[in-house]
Amino acid sequence: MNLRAIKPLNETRTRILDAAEEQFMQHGFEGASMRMLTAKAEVNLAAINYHFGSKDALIEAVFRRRLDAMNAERIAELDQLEKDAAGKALTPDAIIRAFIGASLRMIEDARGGGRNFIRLLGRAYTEPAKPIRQLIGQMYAPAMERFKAAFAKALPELPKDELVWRMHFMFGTLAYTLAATDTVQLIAGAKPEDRYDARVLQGRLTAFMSAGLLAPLAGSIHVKKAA
Amino acid sequence: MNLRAIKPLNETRTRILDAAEEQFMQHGFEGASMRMLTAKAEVNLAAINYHFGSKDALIEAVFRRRLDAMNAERIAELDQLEKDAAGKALTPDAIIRAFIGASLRMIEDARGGGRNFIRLLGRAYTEPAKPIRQLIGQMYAPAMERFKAAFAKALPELPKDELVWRMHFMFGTLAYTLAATDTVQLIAGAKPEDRYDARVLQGRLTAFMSAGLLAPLAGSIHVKKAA
DNA sequence: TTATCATTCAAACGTTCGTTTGAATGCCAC
DNA sequence: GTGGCATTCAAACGAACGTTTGAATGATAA
Repeated sequence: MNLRAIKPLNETRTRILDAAEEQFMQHGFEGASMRMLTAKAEVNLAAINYHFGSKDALIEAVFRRRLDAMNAERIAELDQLEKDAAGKALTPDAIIRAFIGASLRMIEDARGGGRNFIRLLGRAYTEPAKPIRQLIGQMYAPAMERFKAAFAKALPELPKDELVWRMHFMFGTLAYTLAATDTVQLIAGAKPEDRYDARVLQGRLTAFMSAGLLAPLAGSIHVKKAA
Repeated sequence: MNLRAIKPLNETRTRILDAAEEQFMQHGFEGASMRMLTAKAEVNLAAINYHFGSKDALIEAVFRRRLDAMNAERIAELDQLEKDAAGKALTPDAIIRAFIGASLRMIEDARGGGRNFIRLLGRAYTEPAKPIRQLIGQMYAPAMERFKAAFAKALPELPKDELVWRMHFMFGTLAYTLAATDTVQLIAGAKPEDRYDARVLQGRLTAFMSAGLLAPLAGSIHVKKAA
């Protein structure tokens, strides 16, 4: 019956994933123990190994649950933009918004745990463990290639290797901002209420990133024409 | 005698700190065990507790060895700039270069371990463990306040809270770039040989960050005048 | 009612963790 | 040479780790 299906099906799995998202974010992958995770999820200690096989597999499942969909969302948004543009070039601003939109939408989802995931993701970019890096790298790869092509088309005069660096910088800006929203507070003074307002954040991030992307080429590097 | 002083004085301490810098960077603070650290340093297992007291104290010592000096260097560089300017306003570019210079100089120090430290630092910004965050926060605080004042003076028309956000973004760009230089490779295509060339990196980072800092205010947020 | 099967549970597994201990070592002043 | 002292060493500590086990549980289908 589907009556049974709607309520407790996969309940334990979901509780574990939610707890893992939160605990991994708060304590790191090594710092959050199986006992902490299962206590938070209010399930038996053995449940993780039963449902996922191992702690590493759980980590992978935490990312798979959201990251693939998130990047597919990004690509779909970009596809839609290009369809609407009907062959005309997109503005860098629009491409940037298409990329960060998925992140910001998710960080507004405090109840569903999306916010936890976004912050966890920010941590994972600088994660030392190689399997995690590889996993994330391959989950991002299609979207990154797609956006690289879109930026290249929008900015034909920007050298390719320069574009790659600037995408790198943009991504760093986004990742750090999302990860650090309530961790390291190196610079005091931002209004706390703006912190999770995705609209405000979107405007600020887009302004900063697109200005950086369009920056004149540093003359001292190449003697080529400055844009 | 000073003959004795130059060679083995603090040798064990230094070997431990160097090994810790490298191992913490590669495996994280929890992932690098005392046995790994002491094996890498080729010292006895008990040496860490003897010389530093505990693993946590070692972590703190790793940061203290370089971070305070690094931020002092930043402030000194800014002081010098302002002295040379003799009351005239500094350009945002110059302030940015003063900030990132210390990082880039250190990342060129591959032999001395400075590069390891810089990457470790990039990781630490998103570190979940609270004591580490607090430690880093308080070590950065004076430099951050100093640079905030310098930027505010150079950009009097930029609202203060906007400046704080943009400093946040700039710092994220720098931190992520330094931390991720050989970890997550989300965007393929950058020339590997540029990766550790501080001059090239300085030009690229400064161009990106200063353009972002000077970006026009996002019109949708405030109805104030755009710069 | 009974057999089946996925799931949950308490308990224990062996391993590794950070830390402590007390003896051994080697250098220096006397 | 001898005593003092900082340092190094091998060994062990209890605690916590991820994982495994085999029995208990409870719903489903015959």
